[in-house]
Amino acid sequence: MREDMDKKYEGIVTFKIGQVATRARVNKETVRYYEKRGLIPAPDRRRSGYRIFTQRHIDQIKFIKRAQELGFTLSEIQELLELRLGKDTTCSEVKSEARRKYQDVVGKIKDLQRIRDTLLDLIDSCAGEGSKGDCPILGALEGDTEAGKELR
Amino acid sequence: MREDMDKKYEGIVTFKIGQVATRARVNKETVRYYEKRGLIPAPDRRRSGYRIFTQRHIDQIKFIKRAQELGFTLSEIQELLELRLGKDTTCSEVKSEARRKYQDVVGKIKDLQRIRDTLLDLIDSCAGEGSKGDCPILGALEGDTEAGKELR
DNA sequence: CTTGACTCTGGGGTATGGTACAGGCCTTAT
DNA sequence: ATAAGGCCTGTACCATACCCCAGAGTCAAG
Repeated sequence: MREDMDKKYEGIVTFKIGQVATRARVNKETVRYYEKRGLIPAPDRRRSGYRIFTQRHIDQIKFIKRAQELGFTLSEIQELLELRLGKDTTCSEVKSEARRKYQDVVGKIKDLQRIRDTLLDLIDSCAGEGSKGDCPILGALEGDTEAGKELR
Repeated sequence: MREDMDKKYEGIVTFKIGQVATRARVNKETVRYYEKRGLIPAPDRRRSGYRIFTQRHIDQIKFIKRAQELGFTLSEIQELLELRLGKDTTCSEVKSEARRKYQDVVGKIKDLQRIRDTLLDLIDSCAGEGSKGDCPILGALEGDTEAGKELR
């Protein structure tokens, strides 16, 4: 029995929502939620109404999840994903938006580097032996050392 | 009229909740919320019930806000701040926890750098032709990234 | 051609991280 | 001494980002 989308998707690997959810390690509801929010392109449907997903959808969901871990909200991620030249967006609009995002990201990197360096100092200063009372990491977190300064 | 805490706090600068909120650029309710969550040490109280804060509290709230912007949840921040509170924690346990956080941060930096580089490419390439309707940012976390590691 | 696993929609609920009162007490400047 | 303004507790509400369920339809293996 032929479906409407047979021609369009012949020779292409497609997925149902459950497969997408498994592969992207999210809940099925999350996939529908992202579609409703416009975070992933609305998939085509079979006659039955079943959604037809491609690898592209899976990759995009994985990108979204990682970007979230990096401190972006779904709205910010949406803006990141929409950064491309469309029919009615001009080059300069995209460019200035991209520059704003760039500065944003540079700031995040700097803050993370400071935290990373602090953690490294703490790790290096600790032999990893003995009781908690002697642990220099704990001392630093309590605010007594140079290394701890950044964490406060 | 002398308060209970006069001796303990004589000669050191203390703050009331409104001053703390202003200095840390948060809402007063947020300060109380952090106290309830155990993210800041419960301040001493005057007889009247007024909380007595120190600079330490302000610095810790600022740290919390910054760490949040970098994608740490309050629970994760709590873990970082409370390494010292576990009675049965040994030094090496603390150290390995710090190492785990370090790896986490290093991974985040790498992924953010990829996003940054992609944005820079986008800005630079904007002088020429647009990007064929595809989303350019999507490739940012593909391949040998922290986000992709779980798959292999 | 059945049957069990899957999908659909719509509506409601949850967890996190706050924010906003209400009603009452405390402080401090005049 | 009094009034404005700050602080107290408790409760309720908010936005974001999901998560679950009911009831109905769909798919595919045997």
